[in-house]
Amino acid sequence: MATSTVENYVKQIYLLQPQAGPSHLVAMGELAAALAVVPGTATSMIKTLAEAGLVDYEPRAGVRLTSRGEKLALHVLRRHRLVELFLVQTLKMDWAEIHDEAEQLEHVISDRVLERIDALLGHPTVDPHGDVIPSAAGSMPRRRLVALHDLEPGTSGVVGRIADQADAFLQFIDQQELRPGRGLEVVARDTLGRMVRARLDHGREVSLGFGAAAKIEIEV
Amino acid sequence: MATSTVENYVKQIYLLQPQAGPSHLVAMGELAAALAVVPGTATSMIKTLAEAGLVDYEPRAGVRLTSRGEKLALHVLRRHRLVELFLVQTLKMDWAEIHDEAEQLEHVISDRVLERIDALLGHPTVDPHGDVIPSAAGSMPRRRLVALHDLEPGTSGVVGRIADQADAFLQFIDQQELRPGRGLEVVARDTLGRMVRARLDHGREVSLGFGAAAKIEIEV
DNA sequence: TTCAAGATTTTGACTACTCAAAATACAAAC
DNA sequence: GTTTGTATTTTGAGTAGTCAAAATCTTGAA
Repeated sequence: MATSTVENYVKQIYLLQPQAGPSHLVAMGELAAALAVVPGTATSMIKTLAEAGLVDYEPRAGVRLTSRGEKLALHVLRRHRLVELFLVQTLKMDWAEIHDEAEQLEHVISDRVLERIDALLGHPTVDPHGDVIPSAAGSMPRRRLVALHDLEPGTSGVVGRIADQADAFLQFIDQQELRPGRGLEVVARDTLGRMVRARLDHGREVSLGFGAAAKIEIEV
Repeated sequence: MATSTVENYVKQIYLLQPQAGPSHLVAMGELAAALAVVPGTATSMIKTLAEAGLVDYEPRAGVRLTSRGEKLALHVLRRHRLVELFLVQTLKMDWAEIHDEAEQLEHVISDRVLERIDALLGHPTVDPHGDVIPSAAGSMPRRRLVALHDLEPGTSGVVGRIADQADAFLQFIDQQELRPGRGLEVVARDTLGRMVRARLDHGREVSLGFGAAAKIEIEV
C-alpha cells in the first residue's frame, strides 16, 4: 500500500501537470517547492516512485505520471474532494478550514468509508471549490466541452481545456487570462471574418481568430 | 505532536492497565504482543516515551502511564470511540467492520472535526460496543459492570459492554440480539456445565458457555 | 544454593523519509 | 567558445520506527 508520502507526491504531480509544458514533465524544483521539501529530497523520492512504476522520470528534465500513477492520483483526489464536501455539508465546517483537514484524512479513508460518504452526499460530482470529483472507477467524469469558436453570442461558460500544448500558445493563453477556470461570455462571433469576441468574468474583453478559439474548450 | 505510534503505545498501555496487578505495571511482553511488535521494539520505544514524560518505566518490571500519558490515552480513546459511533450511526456501517477503520482515523481527527462529530451525534456517552466515551476534558466515569457468567439466577440487568472486538464475536452478539442496551434476566446458571441461560427483554432466551458470557458485561 | 526457563534488554542492521551542502549539468549571455 | 547562473543530482548524515538474534536478568524448582 502506498504511504501518505507517496500519495502526496503523485497527487502533486497530477496537479502540476496541466501547468507543465508540452512535454507534460513537471520540473523537480516546482514539485519540491509544492511539497515543501528541498530539491534533493524530491529527486531521491522520485527515483523510488519510478522504481515502483508510478512515474516516468527523465533526469534533469522532470517527471510525469504513468497510467498507474495517474490512477492513484485520481483516487487520492477523489478522497480529498469527497472529504472536503463532507466536512462542509455534513459537519457544517467552515469553508476556509477544510482543506488542511482533508489533507490529513485523504490518506486514511478506506474505500468502504469513502463509498458510504459518497452515498450520504448523494454521489456528488464537484467539491466545494468547484473541482470535479473523480469517479470511483478512477477516472474523471467526462465533461461536455465545446470549442470556443462554436459558441453563439450570448452563450456563457467556463474555460475547461486548452487543446494545444505549444509553448507559445500557452503563454498567449496566460497573457489573455484564459486559463481553465475562467468564466466568460461570448459577445460577438463573425463567421466570415473568422473571429470571436468574449467578455471575461472580471470585465475584460478578448478577441480571437477561429484558429486560436478552436483550441479553447468551454464548459457551457 | 504525538505520532500515531506514540498514541498507539499509550492507548494500549491504558487498555492493559486494568488487567495489570496491584503495581499497576504493564509487562513489556504483554504490551509488545498487544501492539504486534517484538519485545525489543517495545523496550526501545518505551524508553522514548519515558524521555517524553508519558510513562514511568521500571526496567524488567514494566510501564505505567504518567498523568500526561493518561490524558493523551483518554484523548485517543475519545477519538476512537466517537469515530466508531459516527461510522455506525451516520455512515450506517456494519458493527463488525468499524474497529479497524477507527484505528486509522483516531490519529488524524483534529479537535475541530472531533467536536463537530460529537455535536452531530448529540454528545453521546457510550460507543457501539458499550465502552464509555471519555469527555473532552479527559474524564471517564467508571461503571460497575459484572460479567454475565458471574450473575446469580434471578438477577436482571442491562448489557453494558461487549469486551471483545473480534468480527466474528460481534456478529454472533448481533445474531443473539445481545447488543449494549438489551435488558435481560439470568434464568439458570450451571457452574459445573459452565453455562448460563438468560431471558432477554423481548422474551427470547439464549444459552451461553462461560467463555462467551465472560465477555458480556452487565449493568445490574 | 544452583540452575534452567522465561522474560527482558541490548546490539546491529534495515526502511522510509528528510536536510545541508558539495558536485554537476545545462542554457544563455558574452 | 568560454563563462556564469540556475536547476538538479549526489553525498553524507540524521530521525523514527522496526526486526533478528545475542546477552542478560529474575524466578521458581531441584
